[in-house]
Amino acid sequence: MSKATEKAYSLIRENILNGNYAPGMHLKEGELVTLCGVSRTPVRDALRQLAIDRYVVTRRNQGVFVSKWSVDDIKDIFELRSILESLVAERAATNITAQQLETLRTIHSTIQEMLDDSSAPNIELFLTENKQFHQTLMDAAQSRTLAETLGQIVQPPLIAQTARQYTKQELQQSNDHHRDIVLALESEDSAWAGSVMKTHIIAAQRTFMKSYMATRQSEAAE
Amino acid sequence: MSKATEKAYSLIRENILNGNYAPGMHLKEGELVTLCGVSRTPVRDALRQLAIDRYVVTRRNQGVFVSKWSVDDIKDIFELRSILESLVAERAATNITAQQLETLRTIHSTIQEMLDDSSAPNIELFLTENKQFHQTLMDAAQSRTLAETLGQIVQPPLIAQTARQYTKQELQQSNDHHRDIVLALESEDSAWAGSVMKTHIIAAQRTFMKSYMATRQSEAAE
DNA sequence: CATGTCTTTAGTGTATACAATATTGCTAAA
DNA sequence: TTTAGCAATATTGTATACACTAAAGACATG
Repeated sequence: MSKATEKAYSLIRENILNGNYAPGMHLKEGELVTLCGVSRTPVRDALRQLAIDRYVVTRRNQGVFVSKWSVDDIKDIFELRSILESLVAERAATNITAQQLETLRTIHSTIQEMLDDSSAPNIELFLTENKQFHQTLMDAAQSRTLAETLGQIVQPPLIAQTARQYTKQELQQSNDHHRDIVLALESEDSAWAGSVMKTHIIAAQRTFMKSYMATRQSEAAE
Repeated sequence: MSKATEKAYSLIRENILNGNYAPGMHLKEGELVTLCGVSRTPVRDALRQLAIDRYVVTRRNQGVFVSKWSVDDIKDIFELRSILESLVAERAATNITAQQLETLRTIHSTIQEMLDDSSAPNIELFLTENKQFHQTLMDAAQSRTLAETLGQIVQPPLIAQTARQYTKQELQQSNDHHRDIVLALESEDSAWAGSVMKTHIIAAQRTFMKSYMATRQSEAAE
């Protein structure tokens, strides 16, 4: 993406993520132009990219609208994610390098120290390191198709805006899974790695659903 | 997509599929404008869409290039496809309607009659009906995410430009799998349906690879 | 002759004017 | 009062001119 397009993309994305642009809302190109300070062309390019990344949907001659996600959609996404991330773990088990394994161990330690040290967990640190953990596995899996496919499933707003309500216990559970995954990879045991990863994603789903339903509940009560 | 964009999209896509635009080739917007008879804006929109559908890749400030596919890429695609299409079949087994089942039976019969009647099989008919078969299963599976994900994996040029070299025997084998899938769905047996589908896709992969490697061989010899 | 820099130029990135289309609100008739 | 049709307006779709970037070639210098 070029400069102006990138600027528009991140600004619009930001507004969707922080709830400023609610699901279903009609995003008009003219307004986005004044918001972003660029012309319609890069705004339109940005909207196309946001459509690819599932932040918005496009309707011909009507413009773009912020995506809505049903509970069924979310279940589907997590089901697919569990399958594909397991596949990633399985492939990583046979391909991973010593250096990549070391990276994973470091990430695990970093998160663990954060959990041990502070009473109030550092969620931002967790999100960054967690992302890096899964990215390293993706690299080890050596599949462009798998990477692109997973990228389009995981990226959407759903995941990004969440996880900020994790309890310390849930973060600890997540990091325990990471440790198990490292053990499985060290043993070059595909089945083990895949299985742990499946558990990992299903646990993430339960945590997500809990806070997500609570959020929807409180929104409905307003 | 709007009219002009659609026109540009299909024209460019056509040229990629029939080999007129070779893998790696630089597609210049100016040339495409004269080819399609529309302005740069819809041409650019079409190129974005072609990038989404994996026909081309975009490099910043350099333009778009026709996608290249390595043998490893193709293997990955088929592996993912086998997993996802199996999932589709499993879900269809629990959700499919009587009407959708009837549609599948009709498609199977149509292909079977074609195979029995003619000595030279009608590949175009097969492609159309086969696509409809998988689409009906997708509908029955009732998962938007799964549909979109599979759509982006299956659609690319690879599949489209192939299958035209299938032997009659291979077409018969494919249709036999369709019959088995219908039986599994009638029994509402998810595991069976998923398993047959996996077999079906793996068989398709072997057929594809055979003709694909032969094509590459003859190209290299030129 | 090789190499590094400058100039040229082809091509993408951006802005904006114009055209087509869809929505909205008003008016008139049943 | 309701509804059908029409007009006005807002918004997206398309074309094109201009700006910026990067690749290609000429030239000078080592």
